[in-house]
Amino acid sequence: MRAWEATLHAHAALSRALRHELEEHEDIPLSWYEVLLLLNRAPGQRLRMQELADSTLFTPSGVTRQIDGMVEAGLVERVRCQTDKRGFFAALTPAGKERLRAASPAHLRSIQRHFGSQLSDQEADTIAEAMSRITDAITGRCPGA
Amino acid sequence: MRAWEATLHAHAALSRALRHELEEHEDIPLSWYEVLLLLNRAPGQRLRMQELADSTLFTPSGVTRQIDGMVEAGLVERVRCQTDKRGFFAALTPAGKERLRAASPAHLRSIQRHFGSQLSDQEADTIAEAMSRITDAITGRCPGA
DNA sequence: AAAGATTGAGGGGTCAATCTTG
DNA sequence: CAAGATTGACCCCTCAATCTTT
Repeated sequence: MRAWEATLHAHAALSRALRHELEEHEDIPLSWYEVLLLLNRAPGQRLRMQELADSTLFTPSGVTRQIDGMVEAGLVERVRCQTDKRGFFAALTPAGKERLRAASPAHLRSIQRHFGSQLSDQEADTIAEAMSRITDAITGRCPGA
Repeated sequence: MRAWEATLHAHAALSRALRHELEEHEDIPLSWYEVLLLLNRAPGQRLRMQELADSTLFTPSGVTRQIDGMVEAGLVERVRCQTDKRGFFAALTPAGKERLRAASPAHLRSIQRHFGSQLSDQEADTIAEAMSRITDAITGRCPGA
Protein backbone atom coordinates (compact mmCIF):
# COMPACT_ATOMS: atom_id res chain seq x y z
CA MET A 1 0.00 0.00 0.00
CA ARG A 2 1.73 3.10 -1.28
CA ALA A 3 -0.35 5.59 0.70
CA TRP A 4 0.49 3.86 3.97
CA GLU A 5 4.21 3.77 3.30
CA ALA A 6 4.15 7.44 2.41
CA THR A 7 2.22 8.25 5.57
CA LEU A 8 4.70 6.29 7.66
CA HIS A 9 7.64 8.19 6.20
CA ALA A 10 5.98 11.56 6.45
CA HIS A 11 5.10 10.91 10.06
CA ALA A 12 8.66 9.90 10.90
CA ALA A 13 10.21 12.92 9.20
CA LEU A 14 7.64 15.37 10.46
CA SER A 15 7.55 14.32 14.08
CA ARG A 16 11.33 14.39 14.21
CA ALA A 17 11.43 17.89 12.78
CA LEU A 18 8.70 19.15 15.09
CA ARG A 19 10.33 17.57 18.11
CA HIS A 20 13.68 19.15 17.33
CA GLU A 21 12.23 22.59 16.81
CA LEU A 22 10.03 22.46 19.88
CA GLU A 23 12.85 21.25 22.09
CA GLU A 24 15.31 23.70 20.70
CA HIS A 25 13.13 26.79 20.98
CA GLU A 26 10.97 25.98 23.95
CA ASP A 27 12.64 23.06 25.66
CA ILE A 28 9.47 20.97 25.76
CA PRO A 29 9.05 17.35 24.64
CA LEU A 30 6.68 17.11 21.73
CA SER A 31 4.37 14.77 23.61
CA TRP A 32 3.85 17.30 26.40
CA TYR A 33 2.49 19.83 24.00
CA GLU A 34 -0.55 17.79 23.15
CA VAL A 35 -1.33 17.22 26.81
CA LEU A 36 -1.00 20.91 27.63
CA LEU A 37 -3.29 21.70 24.75
CA LEU A 38 -5.96 19.22 25.79
CA LEU A 39 -5.89 20.39 29.39
CA ASN A 40 -6.12 24.01 28.38
CA ARG A 41 -9.18 23.29 26.26
CA ALA A 42 -10.90 21.29 28.98
CA PRO A 43 -13.42 22.83 31.39
CA GLY A 44 -11.61 23.79 34.57
CA GLN A 45 -8.30 23.13 32.79
CA ARG A 46 -8.32 19.56 34.05
CA LEU A 47 -9.01 16.04 32.81
CA ARG A 48 -9.18 12.57 34.27
CA MET A 49 -6.26 10.29 33.50
CA GLN A 50 -8.61 8.03 31.63
CA GLU A 51 -9.89 10.87 29.49
CA LEU A 52 -6.35 11.81 28.62
CA ALA A 53 -5.57 8.25 27.62
CA ASP A 54 -8.58 8.14 25.34
CA SER A 55 -7.92 11.54 23.80
CA THR A 56 -4.24 11.00 23.15
CA LEU A 57 -4.43 7.33 22.22
CA PHE A 58 -1.73 6.53 24.73
CA THR A 59 -2.10 3.65 27.12
CA PRO A 60 -2.99 4.36 30.75
CA SER A 61 0.57 3.73 31.86
CA GLY A 62 1.86 6.02 29.14
CA VAL A 63 -0.29 8.81 30.50
CA THR A 64 0.92 8.16 34.02
CA ARG A 65 4.58 8.48 32.96
CA GLN A 66 3.83 11.61 31.03
CA ILE A 67 2.02 13.28 33.90
CA ASP A 68 4.80 12.21 36.26
CA GLY A 69 7.24 14.26 34.24
CA MET A 70 4.94 17.22 33.87
CA VAL A 71 4.18 17.28 37.59
CA GLU A 72 7.88 17.26 38.34
CA ALA A 73 8.29 20.18 35.94
CA GLY A 74 5.49 22.04 37.72
CA LEU A 75 3.23 22.27 34.66
CA VAL A 76 0.51 20.02 36.03
CA GLU A 77 -0.93 18.94 39.39
CA ARG A 78 -2.55 15.67 40.37
CA VAL A 79 -5.89 16.27 42.05
CA ARG A 80 -7.83 13.45 43.64
CA CYS A 81 -11.41 13.18 42.43
CA GLN A 82 -13.71 13.76 45.40
CA THR A 83 -16.73 11.91 44.11
CA ASP A 84 -14.73 8.82 43.12
CA LYS A 85 -11.59 8.45 45.13
CA ARG A 86 -10.08 5.93 42.76
CA GLY A 87 -9.65 8.60 40.13
CA PHE A 88 -7.32 11.53 39.61
CA PHE A 89 -7.44 14.69 37.60
CA ALA A 90 -4.46 16.16 35.85
CA ALA A 91 -4.88 19.90 36.37
CA LEU A 92 -3.02 22.61 34.52
CA THR A 93 -1.01 24.93 36.77
CA PRO A 94 -0.45 28.62 36.00
CA ALA A 95 3.10 27.71 35.03
CA GLY A 96 1.75 25.09 32.65
CA LYS A 97 -0.64 27.53 31.06
CA GLU A 98 2.12 30.05 30.65
CA ARG A 99 4.43 27.45 29.15
CA LEU A 100 1.80 26.50 26.60
CA ARG A 101 1.21 30.11 25.71
CA ALA A 102 4.92 30.61 25.19
CA ALA A 103 5.41 27.50 23.09
CA SER A 104 2.33 27.71 20.90
CA PRO A 105 3.32 30.27 18.28
CA ALA A 106 6.62 28.66 17.35
CA HIS A 107 5.11 25.20 17.27
CA LEU A 108 2.17 26.23 15.15
CA ARG A 109 4.58 27.90 12.77
CA SER A 110 6.57 24.67 12.56
CA ILE A 111 3.47 22.68 11.71
CA GLN A 112 2.44 25.21 9.14
CA ARG A 113 5.85 25.31 7.54
CA HIS A 114 6.46 21.58 7.31
CA PHE A 115 2.90 20.36 6.86
CA GLY A 116 0.23 22.93 6.13
CA SER A 117 2.12 24.92 3.56
CA GLN A 118 2.73 21.79 1.52
CA LEU A 119 -0.98 21.06 1.11
CA SER A 120 -3.82 22.63 -0.80
CA ASP A 121 -6.93 23.35 1.23
CA GLN A 122 -8.67 20.51 -0.48
CA GLU A 123 -5.88 18.06 0.28
CA ALA A 124 -5.91 19.10 3.92
CA ASP A 125 -9.64 18.48 4.10
CA THR A 126 -9.34 15.10 2.44
CA ILE A 127 -6.56 14.04 4.80
CA ALA A 128 -8.31 15.26 7.92
CA GLU A 129 -11.48 13.44 7.02
CA ALA A 130 -9.84 10.22 5.87
CA MET A 131 -7.51 9.97 8.85
CA SER A 132 -10.33 10.59 11.29
CA ARG A 133 -12.31 7.83 9.64
CA ILE A 134 -9.40 5.42 10.02
CA THR A 135 -8.94 6.24 13.67
CA ASP A 136 -12.63 5.80 14.35
CA ALA A 137 -12.72 2.46 12.57
CA ILE A 138 -9.87 1.12 14.71
CA THR A 139 -10.87 2.48 18.10
CA GLY A 140 -14.57 1.97 17.47
CA ARG A 141 -14.63 -1.78 17.18
CA CYS A 142 -11.27 -3.61 17.16
CA PRO A 143 -12.34 -7.06 15.85
CA GLY A 144 -8.93 -8.71 15.62
CA ALA A 145 -7.09 -7.11 18.49
CA MET B 1 -3.95 22.19 12.13
CA ARG B 2 -6.73 19.65 12.05
CA ALA B 3 -5.23 17.46 9.35
CA TRP B 4 -2.02 17.04 11.33
CA GLU B 5 -3.79 16.08 14.54
CA ALA B 6 -5.89 13.56 12.65
CA THR B 7 -2.79 12.11 11.02
CA LEU B 8 -1.06 11.83 14.38
CA HIS B 9 -3.98 9.94 15.87
CA ALA B 10 -4.44 7.68 12.89
CA HIS B 11 -0.76 6.84 12.91
CA ALA B 12 -0.84 5.99 16.60
CA ALA B 13 -3.92 3.80 16.33
CA LEU B 14 -2.86 2.15 13.12
CA SER B 15 0.69 1.33 14.02
CA ARG B 16 -0.47 -0.13 17.32
CA ALA B 17 -3.02 -2.33 15.57
CA LEU B 18 -0.54 -3.46 12.91
CA ARG B 19 2.12 -4.17 15.49
CA HIS B 20 -0.23 -6.29 17.58
CA GLU B 21 -1.45 -8.29 14.63
CA LEU B 22 2.00 -8.83 13.18
CA GLU B 23 3.45 -9.89 16.52
CA GLU B 24 0.53 -12.11 17.32
CA HIS B 25 0.38 -13.95 14.00
CA GLU B 26 4.01 -13.90 12.90
CA ASP B 27 5.98 -12.93 15.97
CA ILE B 28 7.84 -10.16 14.19
CA PRO B 29 8.30 -6.56 15.35
CA LEU B 30 6.62 -4.15 12.98
CA SER B 31 9.87 -2.30 12.35
CA TRP B 32 11.58 -5.46 11.09
CA TYR B 33 9.04 -5.89 8.37
CA GLU B 34 10.04 -2.76 6.55
CA VAL B 35 13.70 -3.73 6.67
CA LEU B 36 13.00 -7.21 5.33
CA LEU B 37 10.96 -5.68 2.55
CA LEU B 38 13.66 -3.21 1.56
CA LEU B 39 16.36 -5.86 1.58
CA ASN B 40 14.26 -8.22 -0.46
CA ARG B 41 13.69 -5.56 -3.11
CA ALA B 42 17.35 -4.58 -3.26
CA PRO B 43 19.75 -6.02 -5.84
CA GLY B 44 21.59 -8.94 -4.26
CA GLN B 45 19.16 -8.76 -1.33
CA ARG B 46 21.53 -6.47 0.52
CA LEU B 47 21.93 -2.81 1.41
CA ARG B 48 24.51 -0.62 3.10
CA MET B 49 23.65 0.53 6.60
CA GLN B 50 23.60 4.07 5.35
CA GLU B 51 21.16 3.23 2.59
CA LEU B 52 18.86 1.60 5.10
CA ALA B 53 18.98 4.67 7.31
CA ASP B 54 18.05 6.90 4.40
CA SER B 55 15.28 4.62 3.15
CA THR B 56 13.66 4.05 6.51
CA LEU B 57 14.24 7.51 7.94
CA PHE B 58 15.78 6.01 11.03
CA THR B 59 19.01 7.37 12.44
CA PRO B 60 22.24 5.43 11.86
CA SER B 61 22.23 4.16 15.41
CA GLY B 62 18.62 3.09 15.08
CA VAL B 63 19.52 0.99 12.07
CA THR B 64 22.44 -0.57 13.95
CA ARG B 65 20.17 -1.65 16.83
CA GLN B 66 17.62 -3.00 14.42
CA ILE B 67 20.15 -5.04 12.46
CA ASP B 68 21.67 -6.28 15.73
CA GLY B 69 18.37 -7.88 16.60
CA MET B 70 17.76 -9.27 13.15
CA VAL B 71 21.24 -10.77 12.98
CA GLU B 72 20.68 -12.43 16.31
CA ALA B 73 17.42 -13.83 14.99
CA GLY B 74 19.24 -15.15 11.91
CA LEU B 75 17.25 -13.10 9.41
CA VAL B 76 20.14 -10.93 8.27
CA GLU B 77 23.93 -11.12 8.01
CA ARG B 78 26.49 -8.34 8.27
CA VAL B 79 28.87 -8.41 5.33
CA ARG B 80 31.91 -6.18 5.20
CA CYS B 81 32.15 -4.10 2.05
CA GLN B 82 35.32 -5.11 0.19
CA THR B 83 35.83 -1.92 -1.76
CA ASP B 84 35.42 0.31 1.29
CA LYS B 85 36.21 -1.48 4.49
CA ARG B 86 34.53 1.12 6.64
CA GLY B 87 31.15 0.02 5.39
CA PHE B 88 28.88 -2.93 5.98
CA PHE B 89 26.06 -4.51 4.09
CA ALA B 90 23.00 -5.96 5.75
CA ALA B 91 22.28 -9.07 3.69
CA LEU B 92 19.08 -11.05 3.76
CA THR B 93 19.54 -14.71 4.75
CA PRO B 94 17.36 -17.51 3.39
CA ALA B 95 15.66 -17.62 6.77
CA GLY B 96 14.98 -13.91 6.50
CA LYS B 97 13.53 -14.28 3.05
CA GLU B 98 11.32 -17.13 4.22
CA ARG B 99 10.18 -15.13 7.22
CA LEU B 100 9.16 -12.24 5.04
CA ARG B 101 7.28 -14.54 2.69
CA ALA B 102 5.43 -16.05 5.63
CA ALA B 103 4.55 -12.74 7.22
CA SER B 104 3.58 -10.76 4.13
CA PRO B 105 0.05 -11.98 3.44
CA ALA B 106 -1.27 -11.43 6.95
CA HIS B 107 0.39 -8.05 7.23
CA LEU B 108 -0.88 -6.85 3.88
CA ARG B 109 -4.35 -7.94 4.90
CA SER B 110 -4.02 -5.95 8.12
CA ILE B 111 -3.03 -2.85 6.21
CA GLN B 112 -5.85 -3.31 3.77
CA ARG B 113 -8.40 -3.88 6.49
CA HIS B 114 -7.47 -0.96 8.74
CA PHE B 115 -6.24 1.51 6.13
CA GLY B 116 -6.92 0.72 2.50
CA SER B 117 -10.51 -0.37 2.87
CA GLN B 118 -11.36 2.91 4.59
CA LEU B 119 -10.24 5.01 1.63
CA SER B 120 -11.54 5.65 -1.83
CA ASP B 121 -9.01 5.23 -4.63
CA GLN B 122 -8.91 8.94 -5.05
CA GLU B 123 -8.29 9.57 -1.38
CA ALA B 124 -5.46 7.04 -1.38
CA ASP B 125 -3.86 8.80 -4.34
CA THR B 126 -4.19 12.19 -2.72
CA ILE B 127 -2.67 10.95 0.52
CA ALA B 128 0.21 9.15 -1.15
CA GLU B 129 1.09 12.18 -3.19
CA ALA B 130 0.71 14.72 -0.40
CA MET B 131 2.64 12.69 2.14
CA SER B 132 5.48 12.07 -0.27
CA ARG B 133 5.68 15.78 -0.94
CA ILE B 134 5.91 16.50 2.78
CA THR B 135 8.67 13.96 3.31
CA ASP B 136 10.62 15.34 0.39
CA ALA B 137 10.30 18.90 1.63
CA ILE B 138 11.72 17.97 5.02
CA THR B 139 14.50 15.67 3.97
CA GLY B 140 15.35 17.71 0.90
CA ARG B 141 16.45 20.92 2.61
CA CYS B 142 15.95 21.16 6.38
CA PRO B 143 16.36 24.93 6.90
CA GLY B 144 15.58 25.11 10.61
CA ALA B 145 16.95 21.80 11.83
C1' DA C 1 -15.20 -8.86 41.31
C1' DA C 2 -14.54 -4.59 38.38
C1' DA C 3 -12.71 0.08 37.52
C1' DG C 4 -9.04 3.81 37.95
C1' DA C 5 -4.53 4.32 38.18
C1' DT C 6 0.34 3.11 39.11
C1' DT C 7 4.69 0.22 39.17
C1' DG C 8 8.49 -2.98 37.45
C1' DA C 9 10.55 -4.92 33.58
C1' DG C 10 11.70 -4.46 29.02
C1' DG C 11 11.59 -3.03 23.98
C1' DG C 12 12.85 0.41 20.74
C1' DG C 13 14.57 4.76 19.45
C1' DT C 14 17.67 9.12 19.83
C1' DC C 15 21.93 11.79 20.73
C1' DA C 16 26.71 12.61 21.58
C1' DA C 17 31.01 10.47 21.72
C1' DT C 18 34.02 6.97 19.86
C1' DC C 19 36.40 3.68 16.92
C1' DT C 20 38.08 2.46 12.35
C1' DT C 21 39.13 3.20 7.67
C1' DG C 22 39.71 6.53 3.62
C1' DC D 1 40.31 15.56 9.21
C1' DA D 2 35.90 13.31 7.03
C1' DA D 3 32.89 9.27 6.44
C1' DG D 4 30.69 4.75 7.93
C1' DA D 5 29.23 2.57 11.63
C1' DT D 6 28.85 1.39 16.54
C1' DT D 7 28.50 2.13 21.67
C1' DG D 8 26.88 4.13 26.22
C1' DA D 9 23.62 6.85 28.47
C1' DC D 10 19.11 8.05 28.35
C1' DC D 11 14.03 8.99 27.11
C1' DC D 12 9.51 7.36 25.96
C1' DC D 13 6.13 4.01 25.70
C1' DT D 14 4.04 -0.65 26.36
C1' DC D 15 2.61 -4.83 28.78
C1' DA D 16 1.46 -7.56 32.77
C1' DA D 17 0.93 -7.43 37.53
C1' DT D 18 -0.51 -4.78 41.49
C1' DC D 19 -2.78 -1.57 44.71
C1' DT D 20 -6.86 1.01 46.07
C1' DT D 21 -11.56 2.15 45.92
C1' DT D 22 -16.30 1.01 44.34
